[in-house]
Amino acid sequence: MTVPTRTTVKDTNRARLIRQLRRHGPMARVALARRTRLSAGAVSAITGELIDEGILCELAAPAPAPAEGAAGPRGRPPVELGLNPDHARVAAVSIRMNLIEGVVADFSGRAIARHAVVCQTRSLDAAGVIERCAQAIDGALERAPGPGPRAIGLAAQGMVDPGTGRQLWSPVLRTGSMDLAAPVAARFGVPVLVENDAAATSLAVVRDQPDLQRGLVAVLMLGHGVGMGLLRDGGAFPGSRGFSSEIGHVRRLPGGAQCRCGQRGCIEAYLADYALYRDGRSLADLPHTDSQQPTEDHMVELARRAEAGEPGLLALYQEAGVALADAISIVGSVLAPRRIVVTGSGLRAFRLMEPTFRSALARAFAPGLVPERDVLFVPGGAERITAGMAHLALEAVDAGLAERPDRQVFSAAG
Amino acid sequence: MTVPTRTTVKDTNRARLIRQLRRHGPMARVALARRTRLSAGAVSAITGELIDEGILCELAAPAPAPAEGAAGPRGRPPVELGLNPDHARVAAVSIRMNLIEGVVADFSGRAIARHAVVCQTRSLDAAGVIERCAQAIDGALERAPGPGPRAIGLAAQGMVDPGTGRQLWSPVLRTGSMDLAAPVAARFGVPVLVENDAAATSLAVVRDQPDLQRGLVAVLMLGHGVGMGLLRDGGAFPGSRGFSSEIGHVRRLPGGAQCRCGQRGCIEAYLADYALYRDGRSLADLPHTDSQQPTEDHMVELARRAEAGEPGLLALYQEAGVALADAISIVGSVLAPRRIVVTGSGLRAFRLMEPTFRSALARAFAPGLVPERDVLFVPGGAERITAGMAHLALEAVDAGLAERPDRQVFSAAG
DNA sequence: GATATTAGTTCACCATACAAATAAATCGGC
DNA sequence: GCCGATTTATTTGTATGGTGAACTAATATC
Repeated sequence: MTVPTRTTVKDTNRARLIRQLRRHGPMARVALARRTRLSAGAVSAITGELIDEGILCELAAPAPAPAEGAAGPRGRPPVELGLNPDHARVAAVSIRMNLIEGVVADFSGRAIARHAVVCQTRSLDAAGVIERCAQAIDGALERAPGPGPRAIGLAAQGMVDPGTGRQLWSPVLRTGSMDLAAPVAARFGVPVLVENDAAATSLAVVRDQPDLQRGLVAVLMLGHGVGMGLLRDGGAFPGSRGFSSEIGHVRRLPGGAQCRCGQRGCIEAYLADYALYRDGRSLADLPHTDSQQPTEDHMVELARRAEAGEPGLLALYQEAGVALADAISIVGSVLAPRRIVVTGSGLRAFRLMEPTFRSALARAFAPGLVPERDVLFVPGGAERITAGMAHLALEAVDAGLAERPDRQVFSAAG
Repeated sequence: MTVPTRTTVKDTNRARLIRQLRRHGPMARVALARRTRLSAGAVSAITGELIDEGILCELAAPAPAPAEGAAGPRGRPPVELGLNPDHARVAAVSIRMNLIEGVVADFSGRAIARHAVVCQTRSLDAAGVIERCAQAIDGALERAPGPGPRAIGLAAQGMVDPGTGRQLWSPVLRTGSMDLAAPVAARFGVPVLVENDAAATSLAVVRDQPDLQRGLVAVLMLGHGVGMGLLRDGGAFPGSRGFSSEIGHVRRLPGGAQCRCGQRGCIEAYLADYALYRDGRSLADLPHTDSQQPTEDHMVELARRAEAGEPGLLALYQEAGVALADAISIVGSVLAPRRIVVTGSGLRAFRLMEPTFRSALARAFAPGLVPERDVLFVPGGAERITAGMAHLALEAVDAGLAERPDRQVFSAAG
């Protein structure tokens, strides 16, 4: 009479186990049971299924830490379970100034191939952007023969709308608003996610840091611009605009420095690479940048000359330090995150900003500001963008896996 | 062999149904089934249990809207289910300048008794504050004979730490940091929750507005100070400091007006009642305020004279309008909520702020700012504080109810 | 080897969600 | 006033799937 009943209970528990492993890395069945509050029997049953389906796999026992002579753990040693790298792949793309980079990642999130497309991004029209993204993905796929991606994540600088998959504005493009997700999805036939690059980075930054996977965490990313990602319990914490925040365009000084967004006095206009270099060129004889953004070499040169005492340049970094303190103070006041992480290539010259940053942060100890010990600096490069975006794409794949294979047939029929 | 199995599944679904009714008000079983995605049978079974336990009750059929002659809905009419008002009670307290107000609310959230304790709050020591809170609760309980409260919510102005139940700083007290929750909990023998008054208010503001119960919503409360509550899907959206936000102490103008928090240039220092009145007295011959905060009468007089054209006073409101636009712009940039609601007694003179507010908001259309149509103005008084706090206390009671009565014995034994 | 300890599996039980059938309550039409 | 039609609610049969407990497995200590 009744067709196979479909309940949501097991799907939910499958999803919980997969997410646990996705966010916190490999762990043994006991650990899964403890952390998901499922019984050992249920974990055994579900993980057995997931292993049969090739979603999970047992990992070689971890090094039993024989360093200490005594005190080996007694009892049957646990066997770590991890996401099976071979189960599925995703692709991630980072759109940056004059560089569109594609990555293919395995199911565990490890990047297995990379392909960079160098091009004048500000000269491209919308079709050109899509074309270069596809090239970046195809190039990476060619270097990693095997199955195609099951989902694709696109990370773009500037404002994006993850809900519609559109780029609204980007400093590296001249297209204005354009659809990113739909054309790429049509081309590869898989779901496409679009996010801001700072948001994507934030996911990668907290990846292997358990302390940052609890509570509300804000990740401020300094680079060509100033972006921020908001995370809760290690996962995206979406507002209406994905989980990125335009903290860079909060005004810190009415009528202040010109920002490329059109306003004056934005935090970004004092703290971002483009602003530091622009102002530096007003003060010193620095190399011309043909795109509107300085390269890493330009920025290193600027910092070197500021450190060498070239007149006025140090003051730029000192002001940037205060702007960074302002940004942290605002985030602390508005949101009170458990931790505020600062990362990105903009930290390269942090030593020049640090004195003014520290004193401004101490002065700005307004009610609600998180104390200085809650501000962390995490170095790291642009590879975090694709790593985070791959993670996001993988979570989308996971969501589909929670529904068991036999179900998908039903849901397609019903 | 096996003792009665305990699963979490039904508890979860009980909690979902209760929360649905708590947040969205009475509805029929079909509506519950649709919105929780449970089957009609499951809803029937669970609601039956909950009715037997006295947690829910069937409500009289709603007015069948006979206004239109034709088009009565066909079919068996739905019977609305609601939270049984008699099931339990909670108390809520609002600590304001020179007024500590206690309310007793029934299980549906309706206030059934109120008692205000008038006192010089800034003259009280910690014990005195606790004593007055207890008086406020006892007074309300006396006027509503019946069972005692199952939980108590305390709403305080200024900074509170909901995690520890402490007041950290308040403009209406001189105690500095003090423990609010523990002494009150000890006195009444029930759990006590502490929150900021703006956060509490925000819960009440969105209560009967379905549009505000979806996605991320920020509720800005203008009054003696400037506070904000953050909600997601109609419920609290906690950061590290409850779900309140110290947006009032974000600096909008370096070296600007003195704020009572010790900094200069805070938004609050231009927009809060205390700031408007303080500055007004510098410009015009206004009545003295003996506590450091103006009363409603003082504020009405100030607005009246500004409107009458007394020199300089209108400019204060014009500046406040810009400060309000700044606050909204910052919240929009950092968080991009679906809606930003402005409420509180500070709206009494909004007509004086409106022109500058509108133009400043239009100018501040930075990337990521929510458009003007997403900003709503909701009038309403201080009774929202206790209403919201009662709601929060009731959600705490609900959490206990999700575990069925027979379970509690087990959990106590185990 | 005996014992202890921890990890993982198996299995009987039964709670519980689902689907479908049934009952209940109302309306519109004749 | 009775008959479908329509919508809401309850009942019932069934399969799912989690729990607890017993059992097996693998290692360390003595």
